[in-house]
Parts: sequence; C-alpha cells; structure tokens
Amino acid sequence: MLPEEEIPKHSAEACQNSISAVKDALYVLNGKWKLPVIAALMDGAMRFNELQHALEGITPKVLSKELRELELNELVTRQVFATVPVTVSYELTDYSKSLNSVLTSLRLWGYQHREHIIASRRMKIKHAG
Amino acid sequence: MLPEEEIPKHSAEACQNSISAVKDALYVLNGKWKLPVIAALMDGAMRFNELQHALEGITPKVLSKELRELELNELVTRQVFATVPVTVSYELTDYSKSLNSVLTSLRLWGYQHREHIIASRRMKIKHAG
DNA sequence: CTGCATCCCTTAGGATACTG
DNA sequence: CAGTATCCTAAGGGATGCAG
Repeated sequence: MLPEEEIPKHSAEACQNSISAVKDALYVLNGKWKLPVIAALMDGAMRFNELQHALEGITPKVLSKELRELELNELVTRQVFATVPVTVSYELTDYSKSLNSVLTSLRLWGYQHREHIIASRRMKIKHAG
Repeated sequence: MLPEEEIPKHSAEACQNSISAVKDALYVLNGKWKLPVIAALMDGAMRFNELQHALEGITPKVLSKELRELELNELVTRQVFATVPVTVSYELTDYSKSLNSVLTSLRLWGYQHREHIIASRRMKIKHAG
C-alpha cells in the first residue's frame, strides 16, 4: 500500500472533504449491483453466465448494462474468446481491486447485522402492505 | 469489537455468502445519499439545516425522505427540541456507528482515486453529448 | 453462450414554492 | 427552522423474445 496517502483532516473543512470523498466514490459505485458484481469478481475472472448465477436475481439485461458501465469506468475489463459458442470473461482491474478493503468491511457489516437488515425488509413489506 | 465474528469461507459457498452479505448491506444503504448522510453524522449530531448545508446539493425533500428511511431502519435517531423556532437533531445509533470502518475505507478510496472518478464524470458527459 | 431489442412500470431524485 | 406539496424527468429494473 506504499506511503499511505491520507485525507487531510485539520480544519473545519475536514468533515466537508470526507463527505465529498464518499460522494465521489458513490458516483462510480452507486446502484444496486455495482458492488456485488465487483465482489463476485474479487476471487477471479468470471464469465457472463457465471456472474448471472452468482449474483442471484439479476437479469441478463441489467447485468449487461452494469458490466458496460463498469467497463467504461475502467473497473472491469472484458475479454472475448472466439470459441463456439463465444465465451466472454470479465476481470477486475487494479483500480477496482483496491476496493478490497471497502468490500471486506461492507461484507462483514452486512453479515454481522443480517438479522437487523432482515427486520428492515419485513418492516418495509409491512409498511407497504 | 469483541470476539470478531467472521464470515465463514471454507466451501464453494463462501463466494455466494460474501455476495449475499454485500447485497444485504446495500439493501439498507442503497441510494445516492444514505452513506453521505451517515458520514456527515459520524462526527456528532446535526440539525436538519446543518445536514443540508454539509451535504451540498441535496434538496430538503430528498433529505427529509432519506432521514425518514434511515430512522425507520434504526440507523439514525431523531430528537425534537421545543424551542422557538423548533430545532430537530439527528444522531447516529450504535448500529450505524459500526459502519465507521466501511466509511473510512470508502472515503480513502474516493480520495485516492478522485482524479479517476472525475475522468469518469467527464466521460459520461462526453458520452451524453 | 452472450447478449441486444422492445415494452412497460416503478422508483429516485431534482426544482420550485409554500407552511406551522 | 424544519420540513410538505406539487410537478416533473431520468434512471432503475423486470419480462419476454430474438440474434450472432
């Protein structure tokens, strides 16, 4: 990780800078599927169908769109193999691999509080019904 | 942090569990503003207008909605003081305070890669134009 | 297998103005 | 100060079917 570039936090703007950094990150990672896709690819390259199966619940259209956006932002690379039928492999870049610590803590949080989250889901359903 | 409850990662389902945990977390944190709001409140309670100013760009209607959702999911508490005019204070719960490590890494990532992210913004504009 | 095309509905979220 | 009300557009996202 090298010289550890830190966020300056000395003035009253520290809070503001922090928020901006979060907003910036979210600009690229926003949406229901971006982080799950990256999480899935953390363990290595995957093909389109593998991804669709691993993500459970995403439709091909949406997955396709997510992958295009991620590729555009250089968070994943796309590689086509001229087999019959064609296979396409998606892989993380160094850029997105650096999201590892984010995903690790997010994953842990989601796991530790899954009961609480499930309660939220129920509440929403009750609220809607 | 106590006995460090870890995510089991031994079988082929490890990857699946990881993805589910990320999806679960995102279920509650989804959207453009949830995490920025929590980030803003990390340094202590804030009033509605303080929040709106700190977040830069959020409208009262959207902020109000985000706060209601966060309160419903027990990520923030809302406290009304019967002053004239009335003041309302929002504060994190222990539950959302445990997102600190998530926000720390996300913030750092956003800060370190801000140039890359800005490039994405430009690309999107060019793509749209 | 890997998508794209089309249709359609829901939700997110911004602008503006107004109220207790 | 702390929101609501109203209006509106863009984006999200599911279903189904087709194509290289």
